[in-house]
Amino acid sequence: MLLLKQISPPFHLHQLRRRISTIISAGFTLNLPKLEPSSDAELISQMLITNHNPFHFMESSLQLNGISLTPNLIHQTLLRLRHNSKIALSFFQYLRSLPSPSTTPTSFNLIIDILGRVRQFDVVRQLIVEMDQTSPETFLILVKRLIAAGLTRQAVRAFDDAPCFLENRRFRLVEFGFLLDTLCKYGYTKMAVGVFNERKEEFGSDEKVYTILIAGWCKLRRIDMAEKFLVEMIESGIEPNVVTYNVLLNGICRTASLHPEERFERNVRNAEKVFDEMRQRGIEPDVTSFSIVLHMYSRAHKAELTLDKMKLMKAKGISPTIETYTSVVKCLCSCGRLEEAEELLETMVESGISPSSATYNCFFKEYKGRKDANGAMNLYRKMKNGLCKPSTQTYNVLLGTFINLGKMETVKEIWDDLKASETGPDLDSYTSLVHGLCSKEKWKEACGYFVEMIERGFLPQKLTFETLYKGLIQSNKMRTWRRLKKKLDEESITFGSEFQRYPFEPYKR
DNA sequence: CTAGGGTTAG
Repeated sequence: MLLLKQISPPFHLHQLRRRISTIISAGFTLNLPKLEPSSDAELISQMLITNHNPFHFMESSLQLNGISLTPNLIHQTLLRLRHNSKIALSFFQYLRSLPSPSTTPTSFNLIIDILGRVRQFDVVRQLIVEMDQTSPETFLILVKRLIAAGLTRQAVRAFDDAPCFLENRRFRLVEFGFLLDTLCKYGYTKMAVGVFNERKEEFGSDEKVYTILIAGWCKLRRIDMAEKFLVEMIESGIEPNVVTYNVLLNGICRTASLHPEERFERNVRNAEKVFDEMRQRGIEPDVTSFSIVLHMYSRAHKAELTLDKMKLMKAKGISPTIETYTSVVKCLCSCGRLEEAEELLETMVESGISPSSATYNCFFKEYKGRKDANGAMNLYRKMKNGLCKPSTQTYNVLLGTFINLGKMETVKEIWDDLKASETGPDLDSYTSLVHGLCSKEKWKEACGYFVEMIERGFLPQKLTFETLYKGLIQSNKMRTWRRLKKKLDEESITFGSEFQRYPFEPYKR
């Protein structure tokens, strides 16, 4: 892979062939294990990226390497190209052009998702019409990407039109629930309720659908509406279950303001009320219920209350999960009680739960607050040495830490690690980096990453754009600005008011 | 994609 990287764009087949045979012979002498499909995919996608789509070489180089394009390998390659929509599409078209086309429904759905992320809906529609590989999932993916792009009306229309493409396989309640859930997750709860009311006769309704809508109102901090829907649900004869109540509980606890002590106490009472109501209906609160409350105590930095509550739940015979422990660890870290947090890590391990990157991120967050570069680097090294795989969020906190400290060399080092990691940079990574570079007045570099993030399908925040724009104009970098402007026109991106509405993707687990 | 909890954020 490294050897392939070194071949720069005007390259020749014999060059590529020589490199590949070097790799193969190196493999023999070093006795490397046989390539797995995933590392083959790594090789292919790397080849595609660094050599700017050498499709005319692909077949011969694949043959040389003894690789055959299995459906799984195609899928893996597309996965690795998911942030490079243009190359991914070229690869996909290449697959279609082969004598025996090797696209599968799975790879088809993946390319639809990749294109949807960069809002290439015209291409998506064209592919759906041209190819006969459309499954119900294809439409659900399209629906999700349309909603993510703020095109909710089109999303509902795509949902309605789907049966025409699916030999009249009708969507049922599950798919309807997905539509509503996606609308809610991206903040379009009102629209979801509208759609629900229009079609509840057709699709029916169950506790899941109501839970989705209640969660939607909670997301908008409309607890009053959430409670109204709970009442409506019970009135229409649908029994809420533990998930429904947990959603409501989370709505109350998550966004609850904790500042003046009275408000915090009022929220605690509200949460207790939900617990009481649950028990009245014969539903026992579960680990999730307790974790939600623990999280609220943790946000309020109530270390003692958090620890007591955890004891209480253990006494009730409910075993904490990794989420529960992480909440408590977060609380201890944010109270500066790092030693106790470390002790809790040991307790976790003893009870058979190994900390995740999310757990360790609490420590990184505290190091960031303390501007403790050594603490952060030590833990980071331990993680790299096999303690636990850092997540994108881990990298993001680290980036923030060293940007704040002005240590741009370390930032570069972490960025390279992040680039090489499995998941790669996300919207937040790019945002931090671009803002960091802007604060150092490295406008051209910032601009480069800004363009890169767009190419990878991340929609920058309006603030990021404005910061960069002001910097470029003030420092008279008109040529860079014009290049950027051209890019934005090409991708038809404008930073109007509508862009403030969906700066983030909903969190996925 | 498949109703819910932990990490992140100028």
